[in-house]
Amino acid sequence: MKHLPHKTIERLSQYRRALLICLDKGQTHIYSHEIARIQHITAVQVRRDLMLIGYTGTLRKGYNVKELIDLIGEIIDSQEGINVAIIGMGNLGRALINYFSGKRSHLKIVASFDINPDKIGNSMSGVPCYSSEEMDKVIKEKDIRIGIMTVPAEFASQTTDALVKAGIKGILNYTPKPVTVPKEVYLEEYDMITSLEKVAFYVKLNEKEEA
Amino acid sequence: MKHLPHKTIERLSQYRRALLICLDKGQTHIYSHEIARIQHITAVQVRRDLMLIGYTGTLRKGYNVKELIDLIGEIIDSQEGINVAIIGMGNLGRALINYFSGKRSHLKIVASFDINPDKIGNSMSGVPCYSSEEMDKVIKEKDIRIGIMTVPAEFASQTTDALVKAGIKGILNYTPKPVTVPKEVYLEEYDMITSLEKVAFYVKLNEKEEA
DNA sequence: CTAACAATGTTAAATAAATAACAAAAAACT
DNA sequence: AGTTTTTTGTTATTTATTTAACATTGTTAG
Repeated sequence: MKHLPHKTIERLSQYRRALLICLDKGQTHIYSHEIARIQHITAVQVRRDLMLIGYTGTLRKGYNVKELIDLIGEIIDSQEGINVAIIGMGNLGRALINYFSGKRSHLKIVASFDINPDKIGNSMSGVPCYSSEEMDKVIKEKDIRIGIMTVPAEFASQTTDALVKAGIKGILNYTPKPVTVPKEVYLEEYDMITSLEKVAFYVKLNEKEEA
Repeated sequence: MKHLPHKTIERLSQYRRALLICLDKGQTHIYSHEIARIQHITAVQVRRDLMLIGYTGTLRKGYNVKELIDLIGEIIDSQEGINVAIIGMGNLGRALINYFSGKRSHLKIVASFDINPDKIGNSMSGVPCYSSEEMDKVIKEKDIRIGIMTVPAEFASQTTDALVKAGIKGILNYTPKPVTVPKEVYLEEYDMITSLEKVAFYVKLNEKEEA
């Protein structure tokens, strides 16, 4: 397998989550068009994605749910699991910890960081909160590879620099401030305001078209 | 102007935010490559986006910051402003309200909803929290056009149906559960787990390539 | 037993987006 | 004045992604 499109990677993650729900319900097989309907995409796209990862279903029976979940895991997960830290225990940081708690996953949130003394030393859903000053030490000690930045925008740059210096391999930046990393660090940025403005734009467009 | 690419819409929103910061600093003009550097894209892409919206800069002086901000506003904002509601006042809902408070914007968060009686009746950053049962009424009364869903996954579908029934025009779904809306409603879905798994995948890929 | 059907898997075409190439013109320098 | 530089604006090309077309093959129904 050579290069999976970025979009395919995202969809595989989503397929898996949908499949896990099917598995819990006791469903053993699923058709491409069933997966497609859940994700609001076409069955062709599903089949194409699965072709790219080399999975073969059964004609007229569809795909084996369990097998497919495992294969997707082989593709997108790392064998050993990856430790993750959340930097900034504001509302967003706490939201993320809640999202993840309970979900068995190869991604483990093993630490959080903040500068607020009231938060440092506490735990949330089993995730201890450390002082930001200890970031370098804790990241190295716990072999944390991914950092999720949920700090206020004004701390985005310095936090990024500290993470990079500590040897982080990937950053998910939820601050509205774009940051810069060396090319060996994978960076994903997401900005909620942009998403909302985009929705507003298309809402406006729809209204204009109706008129 | 015919069809602006989706990606251009997103970038325009981001350009504007960067430009607002420049304006605050008193900067009157900006070059395409300066905008590009902030957003980690190429200057060509910036110029192309601006070409698409029909904005013309000044040779060797760059773009007029104020003018460009205003033009982007004309393109992506609606004249009257749009009212927004947040459904689900958990950590994520509160994070969004904080994000937006203070930001003068044509998008106004005018209501939030929850089922927790302790939250109903309170206000946060000036945003009152109503009972989810009042959703239909409040959305109509306040002319709310966009709903941001930050409810637990298991409530995603029913919340969506309620929003659609109340006449919402756009939904930003932050639950990990994909939902379905009629085609006249614009839907944007974002899933934090997918983003994190994507980062993990590329981190793994980088590590393999190094080896 | 054969025809119709319903599903997968793959190649081909179309669309969307990013990048490259380059023309034009104001400013700066000699 | 002429040349170089810098920056914009536009067209052309390339790359990425989605969609369409269609071949294939178990399965079911007559």
